[in-house]
Amino acid sequence: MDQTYGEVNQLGGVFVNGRPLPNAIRIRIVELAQLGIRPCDISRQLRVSHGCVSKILARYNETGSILPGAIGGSKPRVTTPNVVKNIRDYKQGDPGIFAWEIRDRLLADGVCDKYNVPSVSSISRILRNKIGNLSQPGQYEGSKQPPPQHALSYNHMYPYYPNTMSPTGNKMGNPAGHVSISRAWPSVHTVSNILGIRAFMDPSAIAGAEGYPQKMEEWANVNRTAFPSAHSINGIDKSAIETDIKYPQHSSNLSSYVPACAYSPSNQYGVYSGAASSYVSPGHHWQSQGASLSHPSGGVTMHAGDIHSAMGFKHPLRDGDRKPPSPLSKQQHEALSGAHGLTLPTSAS
DNA sequence: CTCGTCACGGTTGAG
DNA sequence: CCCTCAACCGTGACG
Repeated sequence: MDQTYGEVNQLGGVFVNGRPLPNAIRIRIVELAQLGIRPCDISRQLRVSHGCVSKILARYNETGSILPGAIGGSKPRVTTPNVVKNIRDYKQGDPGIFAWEIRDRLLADGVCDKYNVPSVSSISRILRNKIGNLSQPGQYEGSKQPPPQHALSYNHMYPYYPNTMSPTGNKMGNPAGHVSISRAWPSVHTVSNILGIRAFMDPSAIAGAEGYPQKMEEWANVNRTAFPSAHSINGIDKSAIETDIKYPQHSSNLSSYVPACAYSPSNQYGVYSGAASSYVSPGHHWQSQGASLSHPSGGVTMHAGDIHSAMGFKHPLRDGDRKPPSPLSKQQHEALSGAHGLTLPTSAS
């Protein structure tokens, strides 16, 4: 698993089958799209399949988030201990109650909402398996009961403003609770800035883009030591960094990708120069690789943690009656700090 | 040529 | 622990 190397797609871009693209690339896709660049051009520029560009943009338009959905795991359990407890109570209060009645009551009593109410069959199963013996008030009782997942994760949406051009035009649209979007996107006003290597490209981000961090421990350490604030933001913790840190590519893999990124001076998007060669700084720990990266914001280096604040919804969870926001929950946390740097493969024409 | 869609082979992680 | 399985992934091809 750790040894999974990236594959190269038809456009020469590197990807890892089954894994999301790095956030930096996702961000760039959205940025370019907002600048009016056509998806087909974005696809070529970033060497990402047009299907993927289409999908990411569609998702962004739909949800306001660039982040990938939650991969793996099971759906949030609807049969939380609290739900089970309530079902038991209903059953005790009325042994003849039907499962569908229980379901209705769960909704009516606000124990569940329409998104997490158990199905009738689930309730039946609960009645059968967990409440069959009412004399045992049990294992699901109380105190150690975790909070309902949805209450936490569903509301933890991290909107992302690709740049200061927020849809509302209010670039400081986030309340004080969110940490400085301005810090996350320092004076990005010009096209060249936007298209250029971004300020969020910190050394670890570079590693992410060009050779994904070799060891998640290292990545974790970097995050912990260098970006402690990341953890205070939105309660993100270690899990928040796993998505991208596991992106299994190695810096040793660099050379195979860098040439593809060889940047053409004539390219309109080529705003950073000579960076490619510095990526392959030999014998250096990946952390140091980005140090030599030059970018237009004049040495402003953003930390991976900063991307947290850069992630935000265009509209805070405007889902409303849209589908349950589940696809972006914990995964968002995970993805947030995975701001890989991005080497823009600008040799495309 | 562009772009939406989907089968495919893959990874992930809760249960 | 290991397994299962349903979620998601990006690619590549089709229309």
